[in-house]
Formats: sequence, C-alpha cells, structure tokens
Amino acid sequence: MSHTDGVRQAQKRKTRQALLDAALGLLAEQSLSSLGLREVTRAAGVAPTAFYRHFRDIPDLGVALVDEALGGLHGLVGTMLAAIGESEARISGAVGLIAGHVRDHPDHVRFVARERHGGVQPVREAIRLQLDRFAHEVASALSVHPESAEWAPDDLLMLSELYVDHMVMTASALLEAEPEEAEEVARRARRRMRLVDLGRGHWLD
Amino acid sequence: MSHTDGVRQAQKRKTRQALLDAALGLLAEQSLSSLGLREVTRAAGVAPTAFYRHFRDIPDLGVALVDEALGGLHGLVGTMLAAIGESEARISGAVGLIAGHVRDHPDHVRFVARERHGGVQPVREAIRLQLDRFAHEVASALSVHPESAEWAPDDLLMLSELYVDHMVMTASALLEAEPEEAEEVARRARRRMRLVDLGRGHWLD
DNA sequence: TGTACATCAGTGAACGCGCGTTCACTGATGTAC
DNA sequence: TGTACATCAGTGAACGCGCGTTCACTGATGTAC
Repeated sequence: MSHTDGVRQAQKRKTRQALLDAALGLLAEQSLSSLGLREVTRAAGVAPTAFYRHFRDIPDLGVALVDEALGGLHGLVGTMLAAIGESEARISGAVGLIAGHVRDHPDHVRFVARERHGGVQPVREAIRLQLDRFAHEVASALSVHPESAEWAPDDLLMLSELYVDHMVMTASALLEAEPEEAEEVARRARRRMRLVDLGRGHWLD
Repeated sequence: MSHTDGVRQAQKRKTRQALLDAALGLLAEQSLSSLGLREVTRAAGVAPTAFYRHFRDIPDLGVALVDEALGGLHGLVGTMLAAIGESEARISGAVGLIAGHVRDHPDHVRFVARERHGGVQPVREAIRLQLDRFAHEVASALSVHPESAEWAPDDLLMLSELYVDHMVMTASALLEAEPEEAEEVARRARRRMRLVDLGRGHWLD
C-alpha cells in the first residue's frame, strides 16, 4: 500500500526519536560537545552503527534537537504576546506560561539555554535563527498595538529581543532554582517584566 | 633566601599560567566538558603528568579560569556603576567599557558566557557566585543614589541583576558580532539600557 | 662559604579503555508482475 | 492472491587512536649546619 506510512518508515522514525530522546536525557548532565555517539546509541538501545542511518554526526543530531525544542514553540510565543505589557495580570500570565513550559519540558529548556552559547557552532547558529524568528514575531505582533504606533521599527525589534532574552533567562533561572525558590524566581521575573514595561510606556516621552 | 619568591615557586606559577592560557585558547572553539587534559598539556608544552602538580582535574582548572576571568573585575564593575542611569553620555560610557573589556579579553568573556550554563557543575556554580557578588555590589552602590532612596532592597537587587545580565549579554553579543556589526550591537545595547533606565525612573510612580 | 641531604616540579613509559568509523551482513518490508 | 526480486534499517566484528591515570624516576632548587 503506497498511501500508508509504511511499517518500515514508521519504525525508522521511532528509532530516530529514541536517539533524540536518549541524547536529550544525557544532555541534562553534560554539554553537546562532550556527548558521544556510542553513549547515545547505548542509551537508545541500538547498535552504534544505526546512528548513521539518521544523523551524519552529533552536531547534526544537535540541530535536530533545536528544531524539536524550539520549532513547535512559535504558537506559544504568539499566546504570550497577548499577555505582554498590558497589566499586572497579563504579566503573571506570561510568566506562568513560561513556568508551565519549563515544568513540561525541562530538558529541552536546559538544552537550549546551554547550547545557545555552547561549543558547537551549527547548533549555536540554529538556536540563534529560531530566537531571531521569535523576536521578529514578537515585533510584528507588537506593531499592531496602538501603543506602539509611533515606535521606530528598530526600537520595536530591540524591545522584542529584550522580551525574548528575558523569556530564555527566566526559563533557565526557573530550571536551576530549587522547588522552594521557584516562586521567588517567578516573582522576580514578574518585576523585571514590569520594569521593562514601564520603560516601554515612557519610551516616547 | 626565605624572603624571596624562590626560583622554584616562580617557575611553578609560570607553568600553571601556561596551562591556564593554553586551556583558555582551546576553549575558544569548544566547551570545557569536552576539553582534554592531554590536549591542554600538549598546547602548554609540558608532559601530561605535570598537570596534576597544579590541578586535580579539568573542572578544577575551569574554576581557576573563572577566578581569573571574573575575580579581577570587581573594580571595573564599580567604575561602570558611576556610569549607570544618569545620562545618555554615561550609558555610552558603560557600553564603551564593556566593549573595551571584550576587545582586550575576548577569550575570558567567551568562556564565562559559554560556561555560565555549561555542562560542568562546579564551574557553573563558581560563575553564579561571582555574578551574584557583582549584583550585590551594584545594589549597594545604587542604594546610595538619592534616586534609589525609597526603593525596597529586593527591588534594588532585581534591578542590579538586570544590569549584570545585560552586561554579560552585551559582552557576548559583541563577541559574536562581525567587526562591521559591532557598532550596531553597541547601539542596541545602549537603547536597551536607556529603556531599563526609563523603567527605573518611573518605578515609584 | 662549602658540603651533604631533602624537597618536589616536571618526566616518560606503561596500562587498560572507550571512542568514531568501515565493512560486509541479515532479514523484514516493499514492489512488480 | 502468490511469487520472485529489490530495498534498506539495523547488526556485529574489527580497526587504529587518543584518552586519563599510575608509577618510579631525575635533577634543579632549597635548607641545615
């Protein structure tokens, strides 16, 4: 049957996902540039040579992990936008969304925070690309707010990058915090955002 | 003579420094968790076993690098404080100081940005400690400004952490920028700082 | 000052180990007729 | 539907290599008298 996925194709995707999952788990405790191919295949339960059916090398797998970690997030960023810069409740909503994402995908968040400045160039580049996309999405969403009507496009992008950076830093801080510190970290993130929003409100004064 | 350094001690310090320098150079292109002991000694021009006369292992050397990169910076941070939040010229001064430091010590800056969220726990911890110290120094310096007189200590620390994070992010962005982009990155850093200062000015409204 | 002994930074050989990559293979899945 | 052949995801043995660590050592520097 040519209209189904094919058993073979499905099994191949399953193995590929097992490799990605195994790698992500191992990366909780080390960085990509020290991750071994054999280490990954061992954790995934396949022979070392099976790796080459899916990835050229470890950096290649790293780029795939970036897509997995950030590729599906553009919707979430859109949602968060609606919560940006309008009121106390919306700030709380945005930080809550970040906290929820960190809770649900801690290893993905850690991976991105770690490899954003990590030792593997193609992976750094892939992360930069995705975060740039986020910033432009935020900027174009902000540009329709009446509050931003008179902002120079350049300034709007600067503000958007600020929001994106704060998103990443907040996520990373929540990740490193002990459970009992989490609320304090969230509180501080909300106040940071409030301060940025205040600056935003007076930018054109 | 017991009152001199001693030839032996001086030579030992020289070898130790050669190891640190060699490691820092290699870390321009990889991260600490993949740095090899033999690789470092080879670059330093000593036998692999000499390493153990100076460091227990690679993470131990990493912590020493953190002290070298950030330990001597507390003065600079003090200087930068004087430039914070008072006028356009002072913002430019602060960003100029950062740019100068990046120009003079690019490998140290890259190392800190990379390992701040890197895969080696003791090094992450050492960086966190130093950056925390910076934030507290900024906070106590800000607290004497009349403008900050009525700020809650907690809010002052939040603001200080914001400044420190921006310092690190600006340094890292300057580092990754091509020479011809550097001025644009600096310009954006100044506008970020201006926006934060605006928020600071209206915090108590 | 000179001599005899102690210290210790750096050496070089040796070890066992896990690494990334190659290769020819196997056997289940897919396709043509 | 059944058969004969093609595809290709995953295997397992083999390779050469550089790794971190141990150990007994050497010889310049330091110290005691």
